[in-house]
Amino acid sequence: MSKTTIQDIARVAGVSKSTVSRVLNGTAAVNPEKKKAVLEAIDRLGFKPNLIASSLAGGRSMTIGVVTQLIGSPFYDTIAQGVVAELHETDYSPIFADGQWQATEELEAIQALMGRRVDGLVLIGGSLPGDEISDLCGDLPTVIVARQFSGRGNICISMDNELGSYQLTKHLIDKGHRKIAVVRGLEHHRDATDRFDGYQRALRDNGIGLDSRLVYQGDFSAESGMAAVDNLLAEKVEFTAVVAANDLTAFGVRLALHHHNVAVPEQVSIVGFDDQLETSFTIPPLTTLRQPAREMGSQASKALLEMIAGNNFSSKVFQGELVLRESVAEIAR
Amino acid sequence: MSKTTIQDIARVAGVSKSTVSRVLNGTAAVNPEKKKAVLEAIDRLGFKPNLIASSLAGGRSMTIGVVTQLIGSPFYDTIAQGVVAELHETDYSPIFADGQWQATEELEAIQALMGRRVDGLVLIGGSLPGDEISDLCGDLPTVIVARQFSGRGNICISMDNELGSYQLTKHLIDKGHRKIAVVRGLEHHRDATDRFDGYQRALRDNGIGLDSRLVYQGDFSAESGMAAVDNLLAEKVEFTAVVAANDLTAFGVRLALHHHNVAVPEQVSIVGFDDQLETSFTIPPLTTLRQPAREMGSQASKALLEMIAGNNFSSKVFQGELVLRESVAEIAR
DNA sequence: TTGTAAGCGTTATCAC
DNA sequence: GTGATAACGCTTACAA
Repeated sequence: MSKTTIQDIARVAGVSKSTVSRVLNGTAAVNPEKKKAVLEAIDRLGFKPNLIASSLAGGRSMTIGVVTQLIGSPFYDTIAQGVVAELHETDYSPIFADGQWQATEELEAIQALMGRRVDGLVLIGGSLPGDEISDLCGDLPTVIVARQFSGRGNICISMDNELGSYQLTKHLIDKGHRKIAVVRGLEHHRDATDRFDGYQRALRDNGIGLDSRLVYQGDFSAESGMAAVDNLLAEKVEFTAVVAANDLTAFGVRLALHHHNVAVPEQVSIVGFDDQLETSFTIPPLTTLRQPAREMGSQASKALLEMIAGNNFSSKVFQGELVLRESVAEIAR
Repeated sequence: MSKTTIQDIARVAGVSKSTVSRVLNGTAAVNPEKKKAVLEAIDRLGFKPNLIASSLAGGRSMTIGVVTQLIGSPFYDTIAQGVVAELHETDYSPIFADGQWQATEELEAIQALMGRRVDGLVLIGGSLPGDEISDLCGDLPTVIVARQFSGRGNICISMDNELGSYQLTKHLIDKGHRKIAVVRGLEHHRDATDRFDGYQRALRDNGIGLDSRLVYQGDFSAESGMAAVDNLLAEKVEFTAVVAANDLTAFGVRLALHHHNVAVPEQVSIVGFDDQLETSFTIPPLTTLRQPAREMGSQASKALLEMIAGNNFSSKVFQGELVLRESVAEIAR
């Protein structure tokens, strides 16, 4: 197996370890002939450099730590994919650790990664306070995706959730809706509260009062969407549209409506949030707000690479894109 | 920052490096007092062992290489999650590399991982021939998930796709269907051909001839499901049910049917394959075959850990579970 | 341009 | 039990 070392190559090629290292890394000019000899030896012995050893010696691990929150949400998964894909073209490899949406786990994850001497860190989502992250990571290049905070010196790649939700709600209002129910996302989750804020601002801007009977506290699940509808219907509160916390919740809303025999969008319109893959194939296809998840992920990697290279990089807030499909109908005012 | 080394701890605690290492790893008994001193020093200096260094010295990296095929398919993603989740409780960290469903990329991915001296390898999907994998990995513990082959000495954690598809098709037949269309998955993809085989066997076992007008070559996408329906309808071939290559394809089938105003399941029944999350919230909820993706992933990690520990482990073939929902109707024979 | 040698931060093998 | 000391495989001054 690859028990061959740089030393073996050196011997076979009749040069020193240093020279081998030089041709390996292009660190310095090497006599063409020796270079050829080295290359041949490498090829012949099937030598693969030991990255562990070179990390120790070089002080860089060529590894990027990625801390995820394994909830299996397509949105976060897609971000992770973007991160990985972007890294794929580079010499860096991503190493994962999971935070499970719990501060203590997240802290452990970060520490485990730092123990491996990663050259940079990408935090996808998470719940650890910004300042704590700064303290923990010190001057280790770090970028935070899908979160936004004002903490000192943290680079965030995030989405304007408030605006997205505003646009969605505004769209419904423009179509003549006034009685707009909302299914909120997970309590205390920043994305959820931002989206709710957007919903409220849209109402306010259009002179529509907030009716608390129209707001349901969900948790981003499809089940919570179903429960919201069941509840609304049971309480006999009138509504002509619902703003779901995300696409999955919208799916639940839509199914519950189906069970109760209310037509979408003829009787009730629905909007989601995310634009996950399946969303264009629901019945009817769902109007939603596209989050550029993959792009956010790759942007995070790019940002990190820049930081590692010593360049500056500032936070970036993406804006979603309203995707109009068939789940919203115009109604008479 | 964590520039403190084992040496610093040794000095502060008034012992030698070796002793520090001993308390760190519990490699040997240590005088309680010294142990206490060491622990205190570690705590006070905020020392975190350098895993890179210990890997080099110890010969084990405590790292598991995971090669994925970044297609963003929920099925494969879920497997990866299972792998990661299972590893989470251990001292091993997963490091990723992507194969992009291309043999050359996959080979590079494996080599990159081996260069990092991973202690084991999990291959999720992929297209590299089994023998090549064996050659490449030598005696490095390796397990292959979501693939099945007879190659020498490879451990595979897989699914019985043929059987799953057989069950699905049989279910339709039991419900009185005879004209059953099928949308095949990606050409040459083993899962796809296995599923098609299952479909054929079910027909054969029940004395139904294979009608080539009823089979459409798809590619696991929703679009191919739509195209299949458009085609079937355009050609005016009669059918009362369709077996989709996977859930996503089923979504496409269902949407196209909707566009053509054919009722599901009243006029046409549909079955999918995977049981991805969204599947229980489609309209109507989709009857499908549940693949224990997450379980397969965690099983893979467990198997690998066993192998690393020097224990034996043999391949495992999971069977899917038929999930009956509302997309299949009984029809008069 | 090339070789020598001193690390990098651990673990492991010895004697004591 | 404990402490020197030699690996581990590579990078990188520093000389030559």
